[in-house]
Amino acid sequence: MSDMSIGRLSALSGVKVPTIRYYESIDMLDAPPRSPGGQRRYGPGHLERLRFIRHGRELGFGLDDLRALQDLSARPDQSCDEADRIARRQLQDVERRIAGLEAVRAELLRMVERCSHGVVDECRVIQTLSEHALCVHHDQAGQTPSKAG
Amino acid sequence: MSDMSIGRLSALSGVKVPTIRYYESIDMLDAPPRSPGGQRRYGPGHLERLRFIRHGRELGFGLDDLRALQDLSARPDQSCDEADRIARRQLQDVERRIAGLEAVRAELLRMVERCSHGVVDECRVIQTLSEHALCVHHDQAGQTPSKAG
DNA sequence: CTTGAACCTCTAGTCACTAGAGGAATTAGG
DNA sequence: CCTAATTCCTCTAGTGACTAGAGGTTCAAG
Ligand SMILES: [Zn+2]
Ligand SMILES: [Zn+2]
Ligand SMILES: [Zn+2]
Ligand SMILES: [Zn+2]
Repeated sequence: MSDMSIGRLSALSGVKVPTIRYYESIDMLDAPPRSPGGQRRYGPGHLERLRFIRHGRELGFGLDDLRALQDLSARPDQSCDEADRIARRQLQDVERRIAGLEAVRAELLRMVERCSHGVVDECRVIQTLSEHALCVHHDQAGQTPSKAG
Repeated sequence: MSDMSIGRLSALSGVKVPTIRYYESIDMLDAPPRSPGGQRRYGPGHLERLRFIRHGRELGFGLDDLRALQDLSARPDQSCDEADRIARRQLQDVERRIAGLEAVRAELLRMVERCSHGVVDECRVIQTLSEHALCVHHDQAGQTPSKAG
């Protein structure tokens, strides 16, 4: 259980090796003891914390929020108001992003469906992009383009 | 119409001044002629192109995609297959992100609703983050945490 | 001609990583 | 005990799409 290498910790936590080192560098994760040769040796506490972080990241929390939540979870007797506030804010943010993406989805659907698959000049995709007047009002989307992961 | 300053172009296009300069620096927007004193002077073509870019960004297209779409729109006689392919890929990406965010939303809702608003030790928010076992399987979300200006 | 707003270039920072160079430590097998 | 393969180390730089700020110049109105 104890004395895990970084590779083993990575396998058990689902967090990539360079990401673990990155977390240490920004003080998201305690620096572990080292082997005589200087390699990191982790214990079960590190694994637990990494899983906490990973789960939080999957839910879209920023690292600052996760730091705050982690600090709170270390003080079990305190009120959880702050934790709930952070979670509600995150929920609202997610809902806002979903709403934006739904609007975007609707417009992309219209573009793709109405395309006659002919030449560019008659292409609804290009037309829609060129003429903002053709589109329903949509302002903020969820940001971040294509690649992720 | 012609000989717009960058500030006027910004106001008419809805794209911020530093962003316009950034677009020029990465060759998304043609460098305009300059005034005797060296300031940028834009014409209506620049405005049109900026609006195209802005609309595309609102729909979540990456700048590379928009460059490709812009190149296509300059050749009206070509087949629009490529444009349609790009748009369909973007649609799929948006739908994938919506699905991820819906899963995240469901879990955040459960967290927030089941919190008893007591102390941290009993807080469902913290518990859920700590115990991945408590959660329905959710893998990829839409990425990008909180802030999006 | 003076003022103040808008403009210029350049560098660096954001967020959460990811990739790669160049080398050292560990582990398994023989 | 020796070797080879794998894993580990640090460090720097790059990603996408901007944003912020310093320090200076030009423009437009009065
Ligand atoms: Zn088409
Ligand atoms: Zn639109
Ligand atoms: Zn709570
Ligand atoms: Zn979960």
